[in-house]
Amino acid sequence: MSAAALRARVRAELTDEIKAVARRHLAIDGANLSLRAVARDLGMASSAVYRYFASRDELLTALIIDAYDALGASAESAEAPVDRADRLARWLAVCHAVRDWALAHPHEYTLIYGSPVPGYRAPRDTVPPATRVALLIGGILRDGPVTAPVSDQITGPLAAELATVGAVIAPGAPPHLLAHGIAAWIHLLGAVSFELIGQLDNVIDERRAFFEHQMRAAATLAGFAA
Amino acid sequence: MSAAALRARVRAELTDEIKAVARRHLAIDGANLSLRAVARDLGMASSAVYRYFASRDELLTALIIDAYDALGASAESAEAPVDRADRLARWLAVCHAVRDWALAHPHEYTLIYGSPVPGYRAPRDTVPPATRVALLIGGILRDGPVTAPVSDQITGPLAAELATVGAVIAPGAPPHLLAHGIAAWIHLLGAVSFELIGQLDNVIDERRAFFEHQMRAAATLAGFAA
DNA sequence: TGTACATCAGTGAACGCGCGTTCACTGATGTAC
DNA sequence: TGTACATCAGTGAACGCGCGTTCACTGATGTAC
Repeated sequence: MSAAALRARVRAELTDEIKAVARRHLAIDGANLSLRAVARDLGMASSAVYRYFASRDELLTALIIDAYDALGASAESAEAPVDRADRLARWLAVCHAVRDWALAHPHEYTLIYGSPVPGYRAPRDTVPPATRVALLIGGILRDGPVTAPVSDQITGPLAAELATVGAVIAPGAPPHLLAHGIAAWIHLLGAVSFELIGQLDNVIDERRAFFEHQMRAAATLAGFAA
Repeated sequence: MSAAALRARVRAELTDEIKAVARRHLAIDGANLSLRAVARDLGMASSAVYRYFASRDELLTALIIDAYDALGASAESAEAPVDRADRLARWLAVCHAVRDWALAHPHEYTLIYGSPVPGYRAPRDTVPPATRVALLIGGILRDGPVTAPVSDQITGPLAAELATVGAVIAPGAPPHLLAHGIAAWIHLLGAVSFELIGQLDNVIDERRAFFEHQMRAAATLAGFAA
């Protein structure tokens, strides 16, 4: 290994270490992460961090991208081995992967799906990693029958809009199934956030079973069970 | 009016004014509200605020209770005039009231249903106001048929737990309907949070129609449409 | 192989800021006699 | 009606803290000749 490459690797390793410590600090400060506290934990001067991240916001952005990628990777590798034809199983694999990851990394989940950080504006780099899980669900939708029961027709401007969105995500899917697909996605994130925030405390203890029951119901509406 | 009563009224008015200014500041600082900034806006010394609230956390608690109460009152007065027999309409009235209030008071909504504030622990006083909307939904559930289609039976520990919860909220309701009722409540909050956080940006513009479609679907599962 | 120079990670002091909370105080108003 | 006292809202200075960011610097390491 050349000297330059070695230096680059050391640099990359310390960058990772800073992010790792910062991730731990999310648990304490939430999104108003303190650069100085991170530097202190690493035993280095606070100014040294600026060799690695141009500002606090840039560090925050790196954490956000990593979180989206970790969540996306986790969902992808849970969904990939499932029989392509079993769309319900694929959907449930995604659901549990998202929930498990969120429970294992609550503060990172909050960073990406919690309340917006006051004063922080996410740059465009965060968009592609943010769409990974949604794309998985789009795939499940797309692999279904093109024609589906029209139990609840959607008409008017919403139908037109869904057609436009659908052309990208799941071409051929009828609007009401697409709507239920997006609704399922929203319900999934809502259920995970609800549990994480603690709203289920003193109400439901059988959380995994209750979660799965909800997600099965959402799947029925979206036609994943067919 | 006696002098003492007058003094009490002036005190109550200034207390309200402090809360009003603090509410405006939620938009800037989120939950890490600055007491000093609030005092500055009121043109008073920061120490003077301590005549009204013992600490920053106590002010925050007051804001939280007010927010729960305002949301609850708004949902209640939207649901009350609806024909008792039309459970779907009652449910949709609650849904739109919650959404409308959240869109009108996004930062207060975030305060109560957003990510937990790091370092803040809600006292018990916040619990009763927090349950007002849930109780409305419980009422809708309770007013339904005791026997209902058993499309998806729930068994095991979750069923037992739902029976316990159901005894309080909606006695007689079968476990799977109760589960769908809670799921509907979760979907409602999830959908509102999702829209508020901005996840719908560049995806769905017809938000009210899309929201209502979701809530109708949730109602079907919970048996509100029957 | 040896020397002069460039690179660059990391230091430590400093700037200017804001924060929550406490404390001794002023001064107006209301109460008791 | 007039005076002495109590109440209490509000002041302003201070304590002790933490923050993000900048800047001139040291010192080790790698490169070019």
